[in-house]
Amino acid sequence: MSSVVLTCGYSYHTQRFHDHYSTGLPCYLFRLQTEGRCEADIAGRRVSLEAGDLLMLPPGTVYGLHVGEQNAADGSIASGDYYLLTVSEWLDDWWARAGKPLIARIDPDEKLLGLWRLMIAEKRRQTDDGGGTGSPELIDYLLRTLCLYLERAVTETAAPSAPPPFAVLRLKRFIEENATGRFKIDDAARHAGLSVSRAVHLFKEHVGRTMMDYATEVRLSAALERMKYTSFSLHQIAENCGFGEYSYFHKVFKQRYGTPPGVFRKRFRENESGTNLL
DNA sequence: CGCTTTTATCGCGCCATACA
DNA sequence: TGTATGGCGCGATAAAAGCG
Repeated sequence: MSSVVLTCGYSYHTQRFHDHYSTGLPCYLFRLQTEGRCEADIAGRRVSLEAGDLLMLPPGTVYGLHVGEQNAADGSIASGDYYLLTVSEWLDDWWARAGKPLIARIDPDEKLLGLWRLMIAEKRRQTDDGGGTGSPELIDYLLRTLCLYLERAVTETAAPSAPPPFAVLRLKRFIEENATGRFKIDDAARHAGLSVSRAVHLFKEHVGRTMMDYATEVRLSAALERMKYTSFSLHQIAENCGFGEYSYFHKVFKQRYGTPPGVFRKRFRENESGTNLL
């Protein structure tokens, strides 16, 4: 196992703070701004960081951090961030695999932050207990997971031209996770911190379809899998895929695919390849 | 101008019912 | 018992109006 997480944690500054690697970083640095704002010098360029801004810097990068040089409108200083310094052979490969941006704007969602906190907790076990209970193997896997998760967050957010607001990404994710359960527009909007009308409007504007339409697609794809590969009745499938009732599932299925669900299932079982049935 | 509230329309989801 | 389909009330949606 060749990953070494040198240090990681969450820091929050309310006073001026400076950090500098004028001869270049000795390791990889990941830093996600979650609150407030600050400024950074990256390879000689000054950038302003606010919530959602992610730094991914390889060893050797000349780097400096400045908190409090540009205060908020009311003169207060606040900056919160998750950070991680590490060296790893796997990371070298990962970094070389495809061009990684040094700085990117991502949605700092709870799952990502949870992953980061997990890493922090595991690292603390390792150092506090004198290397006792912390598992280097677990840290190694957590590091890989975190990197891949960050990579996905970056590509998902890097939309052409105008990236959708975080709130829209949250709505989308909420729908993907909850469409097969009891799902209400109101819940999704609340989860994203928006009013229902605002959520509906923003979603349509950036995704190009209504939230319910998107949820229906998620439900239908889940239902198709169950119809193909399980023996659940269509009633059961309708229920556990988020269609409240079979009649509604039937209506949507037939409208979308032109054939009732039972007929589709029969055809699929007769022709196991299952291709071009719809 | 960005956002919320209001309002009118539309479609989801529940019920009834038929059929095999 | 499992599947197919129609009717209908209320929630979801979009457009308009209101508001700081």
